[in-house]
Amino acid sequence: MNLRDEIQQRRPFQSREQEAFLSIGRTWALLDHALSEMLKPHGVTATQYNALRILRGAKDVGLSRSEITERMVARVPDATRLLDRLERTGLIDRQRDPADRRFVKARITGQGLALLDELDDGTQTLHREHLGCVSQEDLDTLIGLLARIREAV
Amino acid sequence: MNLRDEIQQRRPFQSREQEAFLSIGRTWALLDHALSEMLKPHGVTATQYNALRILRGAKDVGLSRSEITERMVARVPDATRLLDRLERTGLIDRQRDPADRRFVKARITGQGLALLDELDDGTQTLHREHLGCVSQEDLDTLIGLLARIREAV
DNA sequence: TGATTGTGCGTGTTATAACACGTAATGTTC
DNA sequence: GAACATTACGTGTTATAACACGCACAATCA
Repeated sequence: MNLRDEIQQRRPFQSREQEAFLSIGRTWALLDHALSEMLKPHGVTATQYNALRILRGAKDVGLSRSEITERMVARVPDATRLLDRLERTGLIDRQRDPADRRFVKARITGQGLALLDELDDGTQTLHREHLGCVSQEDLDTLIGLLARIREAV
Repeated sequence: MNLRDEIQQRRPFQSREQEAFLSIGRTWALLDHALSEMLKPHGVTATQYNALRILRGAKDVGLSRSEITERMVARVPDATRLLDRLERTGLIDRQRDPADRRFVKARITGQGLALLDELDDGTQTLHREHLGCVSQEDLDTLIGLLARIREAV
């Protein structure tokens, strides 16, 4: 089933570029939705999950608000309140950096780490479910092509 | 620059599947943001633009709310109010289907068509800017791989 | 050291997303 | 043909996204 049939569009795409553009969007919408559904019973959104994983990578050192936003998959213009929510649910804690009081360092809590551990299986299963049909070589090809697109700008 | 460096993650990805998953998300975030920025001066969002293009494809016949949602790139749980906004700005009009009064047929207006005409150049330029670095063969490969992923579920 | 610029974060506000529920029209079954 | 189910849309509400603005702290320079 190609994308044209899938979205029931009568006229063919204007170009392969356009078809690729929409293909990426539609594919991500599917994957993102599947991830959100998997996370929902655990009470976190895909954005929150992304931030938590970033903070797990930073260990005890913690990261500032701006460092986190730079590493997020999608642009987050309101990271302050995203971190507010994570702090309110006890998954992270925050503390002014004594060395430079402009920064607020966020660190993942034990509870946050426990949640991520609990979710790691589900995530891996999700990745396999959706991407398992693509060989490792093809995955490399896909990853490479997408990287080239991101560089293009 | 690979994705690992880009999001400054210390530890390598757990799997190629994970890297591909995140690559798709990050690439779409970039493309979607570029599209939104292009559209902003014209007063429409990417979602609204998507709906307008679907309605242009349907010509004078029009489409019902549910038919539109089925064809959207991303899932839209609140199409009623999306169409409200398009109607309020005069880009579409709506009318109860006399044959089956449960349906409300939306049709693109002359003003809506004019806006799309105005935007077609910008869209094409955008596609070329971001995807022009990829050969037609590679675009086919990319399109095919993404289609396989969408079928997988 | 006082003024100026830059950096990082928080807040106020509006618009949209997401979900649950309600209502109207049509189909179906006995 | 009356009750029930189904389909399609609308509405109420909460949460989040997006943007603009402002404040606190730090660095720089006169």
